[in-house]
Amino acid sequence: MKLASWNVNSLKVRLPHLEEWVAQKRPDVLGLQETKLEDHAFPHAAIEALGYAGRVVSGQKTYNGVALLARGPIADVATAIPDFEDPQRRVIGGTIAGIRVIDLYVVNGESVGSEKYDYKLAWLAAVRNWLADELARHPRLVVMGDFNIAPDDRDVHDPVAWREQVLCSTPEREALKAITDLGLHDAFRLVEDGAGHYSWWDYRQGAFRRNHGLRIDLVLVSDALKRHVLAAGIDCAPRTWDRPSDHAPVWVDLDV
DNA sequence: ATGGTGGTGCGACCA
Repeated sequence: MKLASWNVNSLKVRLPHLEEWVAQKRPDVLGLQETKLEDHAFPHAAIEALGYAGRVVSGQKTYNGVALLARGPIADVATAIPDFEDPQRRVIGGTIAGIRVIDLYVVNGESVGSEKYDYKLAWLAAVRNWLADELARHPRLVVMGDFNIAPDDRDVHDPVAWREQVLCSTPEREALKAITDLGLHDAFRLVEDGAGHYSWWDYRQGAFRRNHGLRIDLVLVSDALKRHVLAAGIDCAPRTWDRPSDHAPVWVDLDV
């Protein structure tokens, strides 16, 4: 089973890229973030035509919005963090062929110390508690998405410039560690130790051309799935296409 | 350099 995550930054604009990328890579499960579409506007027919009979969405206008796609049915769908009031549509989960899959669009946080940053840390704490519960019920768990956190300095093009800045700050990294300490493993780091692999490049200042990126899009696999990881990676190609998302798709291949 | 680019949607906002 090949699973992928992609922040498309408007599914309406990026549908042609999604179609091209899916045709090339054929993921069995795909989690999308920043669809920026209300549920009634989701392009079900186009996505079904790509081979995704299973489609669950939690969208809103202009901001946020997530979707989870699968070849077959998606059961026990979750669209909210339990016991956490949140008007923003940032989470979707379901059970696909016996694997529990959670797709997250983590709060960006704007800047360290801002109101949005405090919301980010509270949101991450609530997600940690939710995932603890999910993991207890579903040992075979995958958590994917735009985490808006670079796990360590290997994931940052200029760690000095980014030191204690939003996406890299110690409290954010500790919040991510509180999640991975549940028994979830960054699939990319199971196959690659080195620095310089990124999944997001700012649209401004030619950041992609200069490879000024961060690795903030992750696929986490539970202890029970760790030994089933065949491969994992980041596909930078769509970032080179015309009118790209600022994020690249990330993926993991499991022998399940 | 208090900037820059892109999406939404037509004025700011969010990233």
